[in-house]
Amino acid sequence: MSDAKTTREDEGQPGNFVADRVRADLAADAKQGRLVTRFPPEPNGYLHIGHAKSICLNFGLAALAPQGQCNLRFDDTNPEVESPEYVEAIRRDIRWLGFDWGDNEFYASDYFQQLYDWAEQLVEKGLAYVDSRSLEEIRETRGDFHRPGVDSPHRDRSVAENLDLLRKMKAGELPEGSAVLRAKIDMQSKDLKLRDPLMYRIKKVHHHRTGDAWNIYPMYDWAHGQSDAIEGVTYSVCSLEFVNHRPLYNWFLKALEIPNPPEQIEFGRLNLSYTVLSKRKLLQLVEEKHVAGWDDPRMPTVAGMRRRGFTPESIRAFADRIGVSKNDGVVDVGHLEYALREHLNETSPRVMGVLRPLELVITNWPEGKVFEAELDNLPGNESAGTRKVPFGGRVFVEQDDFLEEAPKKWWRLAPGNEVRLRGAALVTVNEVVKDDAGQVVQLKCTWDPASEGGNAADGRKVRGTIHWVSAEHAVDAEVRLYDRLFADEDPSKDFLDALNPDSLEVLTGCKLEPSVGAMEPGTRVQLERIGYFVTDSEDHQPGGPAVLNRTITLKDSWAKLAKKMGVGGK
RNA sequence: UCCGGUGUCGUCCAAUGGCAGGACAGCGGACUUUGAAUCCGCGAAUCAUGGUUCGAAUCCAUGCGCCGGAGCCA
Repeated sequence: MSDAKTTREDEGQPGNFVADRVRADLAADAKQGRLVTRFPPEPNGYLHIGHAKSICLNFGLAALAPQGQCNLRFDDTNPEVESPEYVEAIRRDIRWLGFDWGDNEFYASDYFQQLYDWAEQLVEKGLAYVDSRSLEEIRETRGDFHRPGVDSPHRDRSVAENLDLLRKMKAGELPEGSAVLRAKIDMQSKDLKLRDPLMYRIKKVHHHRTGDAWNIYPMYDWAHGQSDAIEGVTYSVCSLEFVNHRPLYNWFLKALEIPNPPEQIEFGRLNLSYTVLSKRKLLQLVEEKHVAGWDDPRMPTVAGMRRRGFTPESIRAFADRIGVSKNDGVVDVGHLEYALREHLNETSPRVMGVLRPLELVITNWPEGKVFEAELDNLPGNESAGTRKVPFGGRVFVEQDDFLEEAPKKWWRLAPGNEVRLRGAALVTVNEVVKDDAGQVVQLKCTWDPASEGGNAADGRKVRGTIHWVSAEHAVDAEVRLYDRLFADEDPSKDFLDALNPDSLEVLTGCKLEPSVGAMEPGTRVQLERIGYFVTDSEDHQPGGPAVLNRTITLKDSWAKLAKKMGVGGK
């Protein structure tokens, strides 16, 4: 809530080269007052953080003017790999991210007839022809980076013959693979995309929206720009790998004499360290069960991040902050984590929970006494109020918060070390109880009866403050500790080998503050001194089993210090 | 090797011929009933070479690096 942040958000207009261009066009009224963008997913996989960047960009651009509009268009031109399940998931994820496309939901398949009519037009103009050769022959005669292509023997078929053949393709009278429709451009072009690109291929495949109406389906290049044109899109924003397609994009629009054609603008798609963002790889992780599904909390999918406990705000802030450019860089995942912690810190109520319990008994605690500690729900934000947490003479503390031999600068539990149990009492360990194996199983302490609430009556300073949960009142929980899915900063090559073997640790018998047991699924909290958690959307039930997912740890400067000093402990 | 894109602190993004700036990360300190947050401070970059210019990250030339392109995928 600092002024600095407020200022940043007020300035919040996207400052990037695409927005600059849109603003310039707006100022010059270069687009007849129109401002239309679109987000065009293919429904063949779940949306991921890279898509989120694109969504933020496209909806953000549309928000640059009151008349701005961002369409959701499903690019469903390849029915073999697409399905309604993905359509649903995509809609859900965009909505969750906080964007609204209103009535502007479209499908490339809605335009199949228009596309086909246009194709016949191009044939009639002598700008397209049916090539009746095999895939192999077409590939071989396309040439390569060094050799020009060779004209197809069918390149100069008559308009009548082409039309007849195209209609036969459409009618399903020709077998798959026997013919394609090609744009007649230039087999000698240095730009391979312009060497008579394919417009239609025969696929006798059921489409999830058009059923069996079509035996031919348009290729991306033939469908995309024309779909943009039909929708009146002004800026067709796509990622860098499509730069090579722009001449073709423009060629089709020109050949069809589309007035005020859409304009393709490319930007660098997101790459994130310790993450893979390729649909193929994500699909493989799901299908081979390296993760539990598309919404596994370790996945960089929007669904996974949601289940992990991310907030839409943090994802949007991340997208704003990394900016948009034509550089093909790799954003350190630390940027994302920072945005996450930043928002969670402002919004997640604090509760206490002990992941690996160690019993602590206060030997001089009055028999039967229960003290109600009053703690801030959101320190620094009084409007969030306080809560009462019961404290008895027997509590659980974190095993990591006790060290029998305290290193330098260790302010937590150790024999003879006075420590504050947050909001409750000052205690000192007198006796360490071990089992036969030598494991510490209990700490016997005394407390300063004048320290109720956690402050010493004489004002002496106690540096260490630790969290606790009353044994008598604790709620048992399962806690899933998620970590990065990949151990390598760049997992792109052998990504399966790069999987982090410790990306999930499931803890049972964790002890939580009683209030957590009543929480609804999908509730975010901070477990003080540990990290941010969310009650699992599938497995947590209020009053039933408590299941928490760790969203992200708190920053841990002790761990850093300890590492530097070469000592153990948390 | 051909075509296209792109080179600015460790990372991401600005600077649109006029003081190279911000964020993240790092480091140091203050504060702290979360070793969190917050606050203060520090270090850190124009791919190279030549040219134009009073002045170049920016314009020109040459070279180099990285990314993409030869699917009936999107």
